[in-house]
Amino acid sequence: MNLKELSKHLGISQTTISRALNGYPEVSEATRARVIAAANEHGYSPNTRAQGLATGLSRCIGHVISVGDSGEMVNPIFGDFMAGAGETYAAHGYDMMVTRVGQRDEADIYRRLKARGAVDGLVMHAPRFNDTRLPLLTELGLPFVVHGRSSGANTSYSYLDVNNRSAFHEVTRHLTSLGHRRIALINGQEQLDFAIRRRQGYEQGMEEADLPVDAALMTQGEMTEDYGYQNATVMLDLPDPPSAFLVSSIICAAGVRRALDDRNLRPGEDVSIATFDDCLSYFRNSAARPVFTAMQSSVRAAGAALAQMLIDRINDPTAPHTQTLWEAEFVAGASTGPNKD
Amino acid sequence: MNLKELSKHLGISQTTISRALNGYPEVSEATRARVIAAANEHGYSPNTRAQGLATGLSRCIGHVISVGDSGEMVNPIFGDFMAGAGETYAAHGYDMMVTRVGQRDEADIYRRLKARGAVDGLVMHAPRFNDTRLPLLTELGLPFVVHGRSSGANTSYSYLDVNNRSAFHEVTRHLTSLGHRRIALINGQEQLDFAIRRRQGYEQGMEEADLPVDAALMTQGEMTEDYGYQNATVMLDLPDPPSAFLVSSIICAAGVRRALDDRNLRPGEDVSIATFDDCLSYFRNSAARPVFTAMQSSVRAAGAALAQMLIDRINDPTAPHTQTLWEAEFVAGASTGPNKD
DNA sequence: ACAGCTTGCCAAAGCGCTTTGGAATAGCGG
DNA sequence: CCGCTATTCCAAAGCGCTTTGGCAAGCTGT
Repeated sequence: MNLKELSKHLGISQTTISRALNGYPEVSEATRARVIAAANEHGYSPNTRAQGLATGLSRCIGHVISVGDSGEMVNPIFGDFMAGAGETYAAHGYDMMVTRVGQRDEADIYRRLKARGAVDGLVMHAPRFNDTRLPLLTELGLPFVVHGRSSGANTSYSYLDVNNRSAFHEVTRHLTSLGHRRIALINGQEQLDFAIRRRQGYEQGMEEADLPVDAALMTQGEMTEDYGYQNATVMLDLPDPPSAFLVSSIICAAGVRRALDDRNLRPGEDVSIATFDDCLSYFRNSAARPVFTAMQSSVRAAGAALAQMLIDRINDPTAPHTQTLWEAEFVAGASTGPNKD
Repeated sequence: MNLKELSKHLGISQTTISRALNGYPEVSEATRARVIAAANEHGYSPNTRAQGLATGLSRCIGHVISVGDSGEMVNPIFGDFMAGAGETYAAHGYDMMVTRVGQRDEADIYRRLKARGAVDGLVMHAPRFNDTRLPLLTELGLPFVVHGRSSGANTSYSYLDVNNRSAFHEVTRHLTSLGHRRIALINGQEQLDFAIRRRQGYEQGMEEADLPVDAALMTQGEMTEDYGYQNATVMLDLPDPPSAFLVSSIICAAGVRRALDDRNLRPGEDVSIATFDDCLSYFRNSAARPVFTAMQSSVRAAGAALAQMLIDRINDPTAPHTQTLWEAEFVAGASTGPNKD
């Protein structure tokens, strides 16, 4: 059933039907009701492509996920983010398109997305240090928002980020105040901006406690469970092992925990673990006494908020950029305790 | 830059440009080369919507994710599936659309997706017992493939599934052969078809070993880490606790493991854990000696294969349905051992 | 040299919608 | 009862592409 057929069926012009359905005022309420009823009855929904062609809009938001050494799409964080964003899109009648791309073809994909008119705007994920996508997207003139920030970028853009530096500063302080002196940092890939900031917060906290930053106690990598396990294992076998771990993701932290278990070390008693917690649906850390001491910030909420930011931007592309910084919340859990050395 | 402009610029008709770009034979190779060069130079890509309108195709695949009590999109399995599917789509020039929907509005969303012509086909996730979406999609005439199966459905459809029943049968046999008699089943939601089949496999294995099926040792629910932890905790506190756990997801299994740790029970020695393993990128279980004894099957590979099945179906909707059943592979890990009772 | 092909190109129609610019009807005061 | 403004509707153009049907050269074989 298309517009022409519906028009013939009702004996009303296509124009009027279109207007009735799109809420224009120049159609009587009686006619509008009749049109809507008929549309429902016949299951008529305007053809997306025709509508898009006529309006010049796609009503679709793009998410470009770079894979390669980092497999962002397979990161559980992505699912929670999309769940949040999807909710907002659905509420505003937007579709959500996900594109997978190798890092080499990134620029090409963005250009084509624009040239093809496939999306009205997009969300940029996992910004890197001095990310080249920022000037590219600005040049393309496609509305976009960034989940995170990119240090070194000199263009202005809209973003929502967690204050990673202050979060890691705060949690490092928590550990030093418990008497820990050897604190390991199990970080995300430091080509990614958030990981750089987290490291800075950690280093700041160590410095403030007059503690040295030991390269042997710092790693960066993709935040899988096994990555946490492997690195914690190596560090625990050092002649001078850490008494506390600061971890960038709860999934990693599970791996660190496993490394402790292997050695019969009890988290929070023998060795402490603190982590960043994105409040992943499948890894809740919110019991009366949370398993992990953590800095929490919901990535799902971030998804919802960023989607809204983007829609606002699409509706008014000339509005000043929005820059939002969320503070992560400290949550005391069972995985940290005083240093016993 | 659109077709008309490019045509004017080159002094060649729109027809010829379109044909040159789409690989039609009735254009000389010299002209084709000239057109392609100009298209690249000016960053011309045909407008998706116009192309779609003209061809009647969207070159887009839909994934409808039902949320509600079960939050499938936030399930890390989803990310791995999409990564696999996305690879195939990209290779064939398809876009990937993800739609989030509450279970109540499901039928409506599918109908609208069809009516709007938004997608050329779709992947159905998480089929339930006697799933009503099956007759709906068949009636709509939208090409689709199913990740899993739906018992009780009497229409024919294309699917790819893991043989969940045989997998759980086999792993149950493994546990009984190790002398376990009290084996707990930490299952997924049994409204979902795969969970039903897994239970059947488990029950079959128990029966074959002349072991009773104890309702107190069976749970179903969304397979979060905490769900595994909570239920294992309860069961371990029973007067007659299980000596082995059979778990439906490696994330759950991590929770079960945590419950053991809490009680200073060593997995594989004091209590055994076996699990289904979807080979999630962020939860590798593939060391020289895997952490968990498991039935493995890559959900990412399933995504890639299903995407291909769907594209084949779109290209020839009248072809007979494809029904593929993968056998999960048994992997001996460190988490199972003889019953010591 | 000419009919009969093939080759290489093009003009125009059409995909299903929105929107512009009118036109017809109704309502109103004078 | 007439002219004027609202109200309600419509025909047709246009969005950017693909595709149909056809035309003009350039070959071939006789």
